[in-house]
Amino acid sequence: MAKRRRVGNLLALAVLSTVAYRPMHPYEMGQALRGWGKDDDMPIKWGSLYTVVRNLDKHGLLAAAESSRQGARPERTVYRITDEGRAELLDWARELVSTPETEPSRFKAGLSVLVVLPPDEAAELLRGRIDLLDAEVSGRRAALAGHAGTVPPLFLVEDEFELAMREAEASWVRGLLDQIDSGRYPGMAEWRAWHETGRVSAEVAALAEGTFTTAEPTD
Amino acid sequence: MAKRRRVGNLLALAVLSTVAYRPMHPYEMGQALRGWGKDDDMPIKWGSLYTVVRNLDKHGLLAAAESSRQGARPERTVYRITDEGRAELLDWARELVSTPETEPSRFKAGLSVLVVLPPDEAAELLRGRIDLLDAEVSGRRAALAGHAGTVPPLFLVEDEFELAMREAEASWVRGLLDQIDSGRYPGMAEWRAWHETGRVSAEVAALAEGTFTTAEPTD
DNA sequence: CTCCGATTGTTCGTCCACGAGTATACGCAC
DNA sequence: GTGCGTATACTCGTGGACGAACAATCGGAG
Repeated sequence: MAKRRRVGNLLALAVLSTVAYRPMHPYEMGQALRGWGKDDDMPIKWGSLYTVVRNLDKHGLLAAAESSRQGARPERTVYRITDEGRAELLDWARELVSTPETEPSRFKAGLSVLVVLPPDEAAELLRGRIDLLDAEVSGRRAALAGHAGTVPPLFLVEDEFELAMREAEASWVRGLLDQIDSGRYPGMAEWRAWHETGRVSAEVAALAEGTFTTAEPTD
Repeated sequence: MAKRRRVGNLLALAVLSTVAYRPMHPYEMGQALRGWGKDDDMPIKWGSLYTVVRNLDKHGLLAAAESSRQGARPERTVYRITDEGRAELLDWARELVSTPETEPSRFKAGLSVLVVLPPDEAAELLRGRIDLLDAEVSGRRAALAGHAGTVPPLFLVEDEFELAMREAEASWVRGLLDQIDSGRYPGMAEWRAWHETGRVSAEVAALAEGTFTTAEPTD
């Protein structure tokens, strides 16, 4: 599944959705996205925007509608969405909504090397993360509250989601931190010992080497 | 913040962490990562691996330790981590653990164009997503349970996190779906009307156009 | 003993993302 | 009116990610 999109960059989805509303030239699309707030979490990469538009054009998902020139300004090409483009937008939306996919996460990567940090430092850093998360959460919550009433909630549904995920993350990190602080986290002793003596127990060493392939009952 | 890493690809972090354990040649690193299970969520891109290793070498974070050739096989270069590399690993781990950063999410992108789908179809797709999420969650839970006891939990902490996030997502989607199904979701009427008549209310149209800059009380 | 598929190990070429650069026009201060 | 900061609008070059190809060896099956 997850059919190869002719233009894969997610920015293309945003472009399609703005141009679906009415024809625009690329810079205008950027403005629209910005005016929308779509760029709050992900500033618009102008370089990519033009590449993406060109590719959408090449694949027939957009078409040049008009190409005007004002004075000595660079030429502006206005694009409209094609039927194919509209179909792609719908299909893509369906896929994204219906199909979860594991995506790389920086924090996950960090956790996967957490062991290289001594436990006390790790705890300290996690505390810092929680503070930042809390701040972000209340910031987002305030922003959402500010928009509520003004804007139909459907336009903010992604922000609700983001907020929920941040809250969940904060809560999970709190749990982890709690276990570390209280020393209840299983394997704490080994972790600490490794950082104090520089040596790991034989069984962990064995694990690190070779056959980590833990008994998957290969029927 | 988020200092520009000399080698930014997260695969480099994984590479550093394997080579920190003992010197290896690139293919071996890949094997190690795989044997670990780090590739479950993100299959190793061999093309990138060699690029990343070369770049780490170029920037002095790895160094060629030995370059043997067995028979007519292609030359194998064994790399060891340098002090600078070790420092980078630590520093990077610190950053990743301590600093949350909003990352692009496919689902979020999907939500941001949810409005292009008629509400009933959206609900159907969300139901599908929930099923897939539930399946994934129980799969992951089983895998974790299988490893528990065999492997120190610290080695699985990222998987715990992933699991928690998936559960949170499922739960949030359930909430959304509930509101849509019951018609309680605010703006439902407009949403449905738009798809049935093809017209939006004047105020939404006004929002879509221009000054969406919702009254941020500028200081 | 030889054929074939899997495993070991690496290189190469292409595509694409995006930062930085370019160039004009507008508006406001003095 | 003239200087300069800022908005408009686009182009281009570089570097990096990764798919796909390549090449040798190994381990059975017949």
